[in-house]
Amino acid sequence: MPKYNIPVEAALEVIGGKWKVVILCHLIENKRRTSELKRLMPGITQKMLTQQLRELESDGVIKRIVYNQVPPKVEYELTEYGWTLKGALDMLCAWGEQHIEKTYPNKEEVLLDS
Amino acid sequence: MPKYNIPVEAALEVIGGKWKVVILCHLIENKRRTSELKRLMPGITQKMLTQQLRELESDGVIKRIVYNQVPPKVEYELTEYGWTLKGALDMLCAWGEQHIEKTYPNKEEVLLDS
DNA sequence: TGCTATAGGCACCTGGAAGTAACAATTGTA
DNA sequence: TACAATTGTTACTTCCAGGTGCCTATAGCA
Repeated sequence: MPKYNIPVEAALEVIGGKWKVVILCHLIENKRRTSELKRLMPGITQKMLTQQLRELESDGVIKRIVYNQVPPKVEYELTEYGWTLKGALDMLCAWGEQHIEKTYPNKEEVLLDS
Repeated sequence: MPKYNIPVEAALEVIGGKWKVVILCHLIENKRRTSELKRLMPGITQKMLTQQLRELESDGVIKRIVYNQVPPKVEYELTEYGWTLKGALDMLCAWGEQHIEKTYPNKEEVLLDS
């Protein structure tokens, strides 16, 4: 049984860490295959991706869909509960965008894909 | 010069880590003295508190107000720029609250202060 | 026969985030 | 004289999130 001093800690327990917010932002745009996520997040390793996806799944915010075919195909998408995070995630993304613009006026220099 | 694959990473660079979101949530409610923050966050150490406050300050989201008196008095409050985070932080806090209610129906068991 | 693509498991290791503990500085006060 | 209160610094240490590398299974194809 966890103990929180302030409710927001419960949110951080679910979406905290280096990768989960990024994963969820990608899943807001679209459901994604494992290999897609890896491509979208060049810095993540297979192990971390799997691990973070497992944790998000066991927290009930994403769902894993396995297609029985070879080579394997697995898709991840937000659950209904996961969609309740959309508001917070969207605002975080928007803030990140304008923070880049404010901090680096020519943002091409810091945005890798785009 | 940092490199981001997705804009939200810029937000995580500012409010990521174990403590910053919690600190900011407390500063949304009120400006706070150092000792108040320590009391509100029983788990944090003096060193981590100072360190996180310094980083938030150099990112321009909080401001440090020193009163020339002994013993020292220092207050921290959000800057105008820091207030642009309010939307995202509020939604995160709200999500945390309802996540606790959903996960632990009698939330008294997991909420320490309140 | 060997290579590809896909998703993932597992053992081990490391870097840096976070924690610990001691110290400084100043003034009032018991 | 010694301690309290407040904020902060510094050196040292610990620990685990995250990284590395190697392994599995399966079917198709050159």
